[in-house]
Amino acid sequence: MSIHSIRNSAAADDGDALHFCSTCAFSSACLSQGYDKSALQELHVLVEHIGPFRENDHIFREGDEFNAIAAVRSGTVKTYIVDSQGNEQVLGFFLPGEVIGLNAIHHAKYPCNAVALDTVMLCRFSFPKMALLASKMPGLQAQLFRLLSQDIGKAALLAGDYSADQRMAAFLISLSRRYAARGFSAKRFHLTMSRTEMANYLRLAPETVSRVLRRFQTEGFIQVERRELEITQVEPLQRLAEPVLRD
Amino acid sequence: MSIHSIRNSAAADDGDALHFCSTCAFSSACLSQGYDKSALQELHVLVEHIGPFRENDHIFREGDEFNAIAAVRSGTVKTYIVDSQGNEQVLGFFLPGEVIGLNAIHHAKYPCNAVALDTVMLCRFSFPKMALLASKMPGLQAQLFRLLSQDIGKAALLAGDYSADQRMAAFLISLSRRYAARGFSAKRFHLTMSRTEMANYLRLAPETVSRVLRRFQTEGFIQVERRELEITQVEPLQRLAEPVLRD
DNA sequence: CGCTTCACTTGACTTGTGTCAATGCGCACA
DNA sequence: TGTGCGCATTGACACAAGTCAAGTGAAGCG
Repeated sequence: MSIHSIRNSAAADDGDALHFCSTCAFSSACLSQGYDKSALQELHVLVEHIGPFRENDHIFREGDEFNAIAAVRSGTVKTYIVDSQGNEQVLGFFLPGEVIGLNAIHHAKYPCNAVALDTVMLCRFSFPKMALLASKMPGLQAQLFRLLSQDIGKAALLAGDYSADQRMAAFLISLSRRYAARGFSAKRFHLTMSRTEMANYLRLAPETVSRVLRRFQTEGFIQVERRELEITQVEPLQRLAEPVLRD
Repeated sequence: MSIHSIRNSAAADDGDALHFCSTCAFSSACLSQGYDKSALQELHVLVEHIGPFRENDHIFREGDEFNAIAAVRSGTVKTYIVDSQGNEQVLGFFLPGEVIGLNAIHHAKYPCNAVALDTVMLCRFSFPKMALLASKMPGLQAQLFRLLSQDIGKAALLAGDYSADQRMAAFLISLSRRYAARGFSAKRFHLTMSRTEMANYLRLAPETVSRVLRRFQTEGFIQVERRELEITQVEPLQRLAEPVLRD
């Protein structure tokens, strides 16, 4: 199953569509901007609820023809590329409410792979239809511009020459905030990715990730048991993360 | 002088506007997409030629209200942020034909500083007007989406955990290609930034930049004399750069 | 229930790159 | 034509993080 082969699991209950979509970035943006009902319904015409994707199912692959962006409804999506030596490079983790596929517009092909880390449900938005609709709805166009612009700055976490501690802290704080923004606990959450995937994303060796997490624990910042994580002292982590996140 | 205080140095010669703008990304895109003359003229209403900016003149500063994007007509623009410890972090160098300010849409404020490295001329595009026009011109909207999407992937050069040699090679190859795309020589060009600025951009120490350039020269890849650079062997540089640029 | 597997952890060692310090060198200015 | 300034170079050394290798432990399976 891919983003191309649509299985609209919510086809029968259009009434629910609005409800589900309140978890989608676009729909909520539109709702919050007070559109009239007809405009909202137009938007819903091009939304398709797809999934579930199971762990390790690919949502799209590098080189696939671009036709849609998608908002994560539930679960975690990892995007990555494979370099010429066959090494995986993790580009990002996408939590509920976040949008994948934005970097594919330019070349009209997905420039990376996207894979489900757990059970994933998506809202699929046909991009051609969406662009057409955006012409008629200035608010939607503006929201799309904002989303794209936002992602340009996102690479900061990877970019700077930060220490392993700073990277790790920034990653944890970022996850915490993003979960909190979606109504999940900011203090306790499940790490949906392996240590190796975290390391790969943060451009560190898995061993370093292991050591840093251990040190954070002995210093009392966090409590970590396999993939269950609790942040016990936000402040020192925030101090470490501050140069990376720049808030 | 800033991007806000417009000094339209081409106000008198509207006939020339078209000519100058053929060096702008948008205008050339529109031209190449075969728009009718009225659409083109609409676009030119919101273009303002501003400059010249002199070396070290700021074009905008972090926190300035966002109101326009700009295409570089001539010269080089450096964007950078200053972290809490006062260290400068170079985000990018923008050569003729490239667009600055795209990352400001999201927060409606410029998230970084932009400064001229030499004498710089710009095409300024009022973003509100441009967004409005994009609603009427699907091609322009699409071009804007593409530009934004393209920039999302650009951070790759900074992101991965590449060696100093790979970074340096990728930087030189990138400059070479970008100059070539604008009709300048791909083999010989002037480095408009200092070693320190290059180092800062590549997340290396200035000393490392110096050493790598020296090694490239003794190995016969390049000939470098202060800021004048000649690429004498592209292939080995391209091999080094390949994992970074992923072409 | 024991075996296998695989992710993770931990320790010992290596290394690329940063840091520090000294020197060189071109350029602006008096 | 000096003189000083700032950028660039070069060398010596330090250290953060990578690599290599061994060990642990939970989950899955026959």
